[in-house]
Amino acid sequence: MTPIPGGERRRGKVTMRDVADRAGVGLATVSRVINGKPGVAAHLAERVRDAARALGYRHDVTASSLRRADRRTGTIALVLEDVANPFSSVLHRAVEDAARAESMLVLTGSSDENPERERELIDTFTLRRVDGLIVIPTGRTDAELAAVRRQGTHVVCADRLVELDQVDTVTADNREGTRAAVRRLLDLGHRRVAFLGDMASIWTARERHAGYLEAHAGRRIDERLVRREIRSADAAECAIHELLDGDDPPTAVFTAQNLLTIGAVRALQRRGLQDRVALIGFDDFPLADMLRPGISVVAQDPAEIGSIAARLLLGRIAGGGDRPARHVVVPTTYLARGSGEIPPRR
Amino acid sequence: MTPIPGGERRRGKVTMRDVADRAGVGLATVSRVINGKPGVAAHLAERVRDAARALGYRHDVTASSLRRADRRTGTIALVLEDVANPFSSVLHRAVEDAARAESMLVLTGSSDENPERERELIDTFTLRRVDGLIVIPTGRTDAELAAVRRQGTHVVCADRLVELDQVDTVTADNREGTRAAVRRLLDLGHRRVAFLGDMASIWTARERHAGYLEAHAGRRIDERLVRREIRSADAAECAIHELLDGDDPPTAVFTAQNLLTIGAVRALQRRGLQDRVALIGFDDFPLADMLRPGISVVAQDPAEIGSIAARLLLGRIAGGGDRPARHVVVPTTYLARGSGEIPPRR
DNA sequence: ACGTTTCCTGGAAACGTTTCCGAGAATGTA
DNA sequence: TACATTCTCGGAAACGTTTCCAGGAAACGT
Repeated sequence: MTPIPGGERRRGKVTMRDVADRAGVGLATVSRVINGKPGVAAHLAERVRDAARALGYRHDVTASSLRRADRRTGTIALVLEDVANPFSSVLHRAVEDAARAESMLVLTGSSDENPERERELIDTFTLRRVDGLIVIPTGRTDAELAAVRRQGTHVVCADRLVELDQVDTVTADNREGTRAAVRRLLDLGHRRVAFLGDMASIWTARERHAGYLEAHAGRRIDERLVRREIRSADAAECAIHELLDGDDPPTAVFTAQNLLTIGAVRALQRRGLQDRVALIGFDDFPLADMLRPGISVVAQDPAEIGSIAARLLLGRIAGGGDRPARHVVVPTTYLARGSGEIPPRR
Repeated sequence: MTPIPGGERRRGKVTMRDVADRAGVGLATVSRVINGKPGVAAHLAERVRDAARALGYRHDVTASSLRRADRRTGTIALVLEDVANPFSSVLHRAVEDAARAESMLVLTGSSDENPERERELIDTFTLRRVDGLIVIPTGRTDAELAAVRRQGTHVVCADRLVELDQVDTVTADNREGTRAAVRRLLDLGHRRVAFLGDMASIWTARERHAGYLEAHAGRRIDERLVRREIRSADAAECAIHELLDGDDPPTAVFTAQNLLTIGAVRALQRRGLQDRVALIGFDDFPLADMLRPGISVVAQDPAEIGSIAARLLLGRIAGGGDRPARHVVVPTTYLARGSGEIPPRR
């Protein structure tokens, strides 16, 4: 129950008016000094700064953005799938760095791949009058995104393609990355390459599947080897067991997502087949190089994606918001670690 | 004078005044309806809601918090070490969930373990008038945190102990978790247990080291086995090599942090000693169970830490901000996976 | 019937800034 | 010296809300 010592007198209540009075100048002058605007005599500026320091003045960014002509709040928002998942959080970090460089702050939220939740987040963020929005869209919110754009807030989509006016998109080269990797397996002599994929509602999942098909150009694909709509490591593990238990099992597996790769590794290890069945995963994950064998992956560059998305957004905020939409594709890299180099068993 | 409000489609410019005019009521009434305050006739409320919908009115939270009596912005800030590291991002997610439950938003920033950067973030956040602050403190910012508290913003520290008036802290049980784990190694018969630790400026690093010492109660410790101030996986890898190259090398290793554990695993694997030298790490990491042998760890619960920190903060924001500081300790769990169960070589 | 209380309502005054504008002072030009 | 121009500065009007307050209508008690 002890009162806070010192400064309690007027808790964080010292305003520009107070500074002006103490410095013996007008309110407008204080504003100019604080904002570093030119056209105020050096000795006055000094007096103002002294007064501000003496009083412990703290500029109120909230109030300031209210009146400010451009209404900018110096905040951008980031709608991720889940701030805790590695892809999202690395992207987040890249965005933070780019934003900091222009002294902008970042608000974040996790949509959990749920369109309803994504809508809710977008709504909350725009109510706060953020200057811009970077979204990993669930894919069912095009209308909302268009509305946001129309309302004046800048939007950039990351990781997944969206085709909207004045909405930039930056994605990885999902299709080509997958095509090249599956092609490698075929070139190695594999004839039965299984595919494990995520929900087809997700753009990246569809692209990767398309890459798988393209790699087979001409050849027949046994549909029983293609498993989509798999949502977890456990489900992937089951799927692998089923595939291997079937007759004419695959000699190689392509897993189109992080967690699915891990499920596949687990299944193969359990059966002691990790050195017999080839495996390539999409998206790198920590420690992939330390498993036996090392897991070969098609690595994307989430930091690069985030960084480009941020730059596009900040560009729009700073300057032309009405430039046409741009679509940037970030290449993927194949990392050969062993599991993808296993030849077909003969 | 004013043009008819129906025709103008000004971009995001429709204000409460417009709604009031269209509904034919006063400004105050609109405010009451929007904020769901009681004491407005049902038919008027309906008219207001209709008008708002027709005009596409969007409530301006920024302006609203300016005048609002409690000056609350509905935002809390989170200063992490790095939003991209797993510990931070899992904690972040827990905070987000707790915040969302009270419809609060979360601003985040990464300090990179740099006090200057932490100060900068704290400063920026308080300028935005956030309602509260959760910080993983670098350990050199007590003065700033106290100042923030004095200025009226609520503060909770996570992961690392801080002793300040009215600042709650929630940490893992670093010392006891480490003590018990090292004790296990000793009980297994190990007599030379090495310790790899992070920068001693970090509270958790000091605590874990203290736990290591406590476990040895009575026994002599060979100081050459204790390596502190190690900051990266690479450095840890080097340290392990040096230890093993020395005469009288350790038969077991305790790594007091995530990255150091990974470095140690790498070093042991490279020498083919992963089944001869015991290893226990502090803090779990993904895939630890899939390595050969599985890596035993002292697991902390970052989600629980974040969740408790958020609840403490939200509690202070909602109610008594002047309750005395509370210090919550979250227990750790030992996960036996093999590497910690290797007996000393005889 | 009359005074009191209670309820609704809308005008106006904040909130802490930025920006507009006009008044002097200072400088430049003829 | 006179006049136009530029430069500084402060008062006052926004910004979009919430809250205070006072007035009128309706409900109540006697």
